[in-house]
Amino acid sequence: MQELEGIKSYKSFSAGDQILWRGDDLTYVASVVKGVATLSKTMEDGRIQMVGLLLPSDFIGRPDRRSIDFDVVATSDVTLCCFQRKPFERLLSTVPHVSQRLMEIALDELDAARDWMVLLGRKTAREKIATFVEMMVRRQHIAGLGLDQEPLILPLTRDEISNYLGLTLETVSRQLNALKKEGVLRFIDRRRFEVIDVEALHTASGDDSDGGVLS
Amino acid sequence: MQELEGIKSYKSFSAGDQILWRGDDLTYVASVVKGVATLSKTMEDGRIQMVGLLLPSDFIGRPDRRSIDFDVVATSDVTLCCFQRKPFERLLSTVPHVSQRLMEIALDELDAARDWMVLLGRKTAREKIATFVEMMVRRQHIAGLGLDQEPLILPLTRDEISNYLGLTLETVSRQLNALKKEGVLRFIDRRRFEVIDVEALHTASGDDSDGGVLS
DNA sequence: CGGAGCGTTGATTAACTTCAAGGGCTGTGG
DNA sequence: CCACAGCCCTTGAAGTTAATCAACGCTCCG
Repeated sequence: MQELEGIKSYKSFSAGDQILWRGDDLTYVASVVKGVATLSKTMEDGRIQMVGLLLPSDFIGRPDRRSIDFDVVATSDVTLCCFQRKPFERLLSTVPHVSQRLMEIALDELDAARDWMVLLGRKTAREKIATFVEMMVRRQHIAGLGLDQEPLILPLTRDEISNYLGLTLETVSRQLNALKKEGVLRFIDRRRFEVIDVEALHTASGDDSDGGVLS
Repeated sequence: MQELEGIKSYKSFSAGDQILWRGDDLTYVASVVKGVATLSKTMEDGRIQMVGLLLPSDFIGRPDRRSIDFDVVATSDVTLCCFQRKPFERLLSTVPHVSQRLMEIALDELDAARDWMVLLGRKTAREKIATFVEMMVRRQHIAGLGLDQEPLILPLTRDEISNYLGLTLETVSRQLNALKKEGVLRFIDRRRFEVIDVEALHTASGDDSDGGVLS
């Protein structure tokens, strides 16, 4: 692991910058240090579907793959910790533990993608929003954010959220406001919020039939 | 590779049999020899989303994972070529080439899952159906089927297709019949069909803005 | 003949999108 | 300091797509 130290460097991107274009050669692999980036696919007529969201600690890149088939865009100011591809692959072939870890990451992503398929294919707008908010809460708690009364963050605009959830931005806005009116969420401003009723949020996510109340 | 020969065995399942249950311990990894199996997730209230379709040559199982988070069901009579987990993992750690190949498989699945996310999140019912039919054509051509005037097969019922595409079975039926009425497809019976107008099918899939006519 | 399993078709409804207008920050320049 | 522009968000009304509800048809099989 310490060998990685020698070949790493940092790259920064401003909010809105495109980090990688679909089809780009992947000359480095990287991990997100700060900020939020999105993976998305655009259809020829302009319809967009986000296929991944990169928060700090997430990984970009794949061994033995020349290019990627989606765009990577910095949604906020982003700092990446980059490793040149060549030395990284050398490391990969000499230290078996690394390739095992990468396999785990790929399989985790696959599981996440399949859960998202259920959301996209079968959940209602309300369930999609609630699931998304729950995911934001979970990820930020893991990162040690939003603990005491500190507000949580929506790292995406309504428009970006709509592209993640397969909705329109108007529907996203309406559903977020519905959760607000019902007293499930409280908004400090457009991006910052708190969860008032954790259980109602979970029930709304559709991931549980009975609200999760077991004895 | 020849080492694998020593630890392999075959298992058969009848149409409708459940091959693996969500949460099952994975005591073996396997590859589909014959038949069709589905990977699917069921929500507590019964909504179903298929997250994968296994045709001959496809692989089940993942190294270093105890269990899976979806059901695997045989949709037709299925024969699997199975490898006991333990010896397989031993092989995996001694022959580096194998783990590399598994990584590739996982990354291919991830790419496929992301393409499916676009379909589920952004495509219309007509586009979903056309994309699905195109995929069936492609996969069967690769397998050497449906070449001269031999008909292609829909390996799933309308209901199963609807669960793959995030639609209802009625919508699947209507859209397939629409493509039939338009002269894009011809049906020999409920399962067997031919593509009359390949280009119209591709246009309907939404994967190309202008019908793919280049020069 | 009768039933089960699958598929089709029609009528109605519900959910979400689309279209349209306006509101509220935030930063900038007069 | 205020006016204004730009961006994002909200809200309402109308329009569409696909879901739902319901009935019926076909085919295989006992």
